[in-house]
Amino acid sequence: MARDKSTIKPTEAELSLLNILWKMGPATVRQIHEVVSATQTTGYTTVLKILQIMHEKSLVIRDETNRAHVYAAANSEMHTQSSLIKDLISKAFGGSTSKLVMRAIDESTSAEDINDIRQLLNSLEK
Amino acid sequence: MARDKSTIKPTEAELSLLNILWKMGPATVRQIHEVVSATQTTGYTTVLKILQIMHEKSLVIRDETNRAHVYAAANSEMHTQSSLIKDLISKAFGGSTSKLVMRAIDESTSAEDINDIRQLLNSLEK
DNA sequence: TAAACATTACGATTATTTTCGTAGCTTTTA
DNA sequence: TAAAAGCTACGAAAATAATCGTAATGTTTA
Repeated sequence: MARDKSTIKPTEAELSLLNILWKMGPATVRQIHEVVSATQTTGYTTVLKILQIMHEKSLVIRDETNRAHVYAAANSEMHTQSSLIKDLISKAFGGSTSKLVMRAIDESTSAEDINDIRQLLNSLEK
Repeated sequence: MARDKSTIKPTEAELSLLNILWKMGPATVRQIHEVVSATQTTGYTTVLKILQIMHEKSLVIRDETNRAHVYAAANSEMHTQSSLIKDLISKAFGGSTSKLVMRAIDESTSAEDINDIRQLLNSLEK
C-alpha cells in the first residue's frame, strides 16, 4: 500500500539522519557520515544507501549539480514531529491528544516546562 | 543486543494486540482474533504467532492451565505509553518533553483536550 | 598523465517483522 | 467411538529495514 508523501513515516535510521540534516542544513554524504561517526560505527556506504532510499521515498531532496550530491530534508522538523506525534496518538493513546500530553507531563517535567506549557495554553485561549 | 524487559518496544502489530488486551483483560487467542477480525483480515495463526513471540519477549504473560491459553499484557497501558513517549522524545524531540507537549498542543484543535490539559496543570501547581 | 583518492550505483547479505500453512494433539459431538 | 472441530507448535515465506563490499566513474595531485 503506497502512502501519501506527507505521511510517510521515517524508520529509525532515517530519522536519525533527518535530525542531522535539520541541524546542519543541506549536506553531503561525507559531512553527514562524519557526524554519524561521532556516535556510531556506521559505514559510509550505509549512510549513502539510506539517503538514496530516503530520496526514493521523498524524505529528502538532493542537488546533483556537483559530483558530491547535496542532501536536505524534504519536510520541516516541525512537520515531521507533528506526524510522528499523530501516529503515536492514534496507535497508543486511542486517538486522544490530551491523554498523550498528560502522560508526558506526569512523566517528567521541570517547573520551567510547566510554565512554558501554561503560557501556550493561555495564548490559545484568546 | 538484548534489551531490558521493561524497555522493550512493541512492534506495531504487537501494540495493536496489547491495545486489545488492555481493553478486554486476559483473553484467549480466539477472543483476540475475533476483535482483530472486526477491522482487519488477519489469520488466526498470525495472531497466535505474534502472541507467542510476545510471550518470548515477555510482553505478555500466559496462563497455560487450560488447553486454550489465556494471554494478558505483561505491563500496564500507562507503563507502555510512558516508554513509547520517552522513546519518541529522545528520537524526535532532542530529549525535550516540553517540546513534544507543545507540539502536541499545537496540533490539537479540540477545546475539550485543552481543558483537560489545563486542569492537569492546575492540579500540578499545588 | 598516471596514480591516488572520492563518490555514486548496485547488488547481496543479514536481521527483524508479519504472515500463514500444515502437522499433531485434545476435545466435542453425532 | 469415529469423525469433526479446536488448539498449539513449528517452520517457512514474504516484506521491510539496515548493513556493507565492490565496481564504475569522476577528480585531484604528484
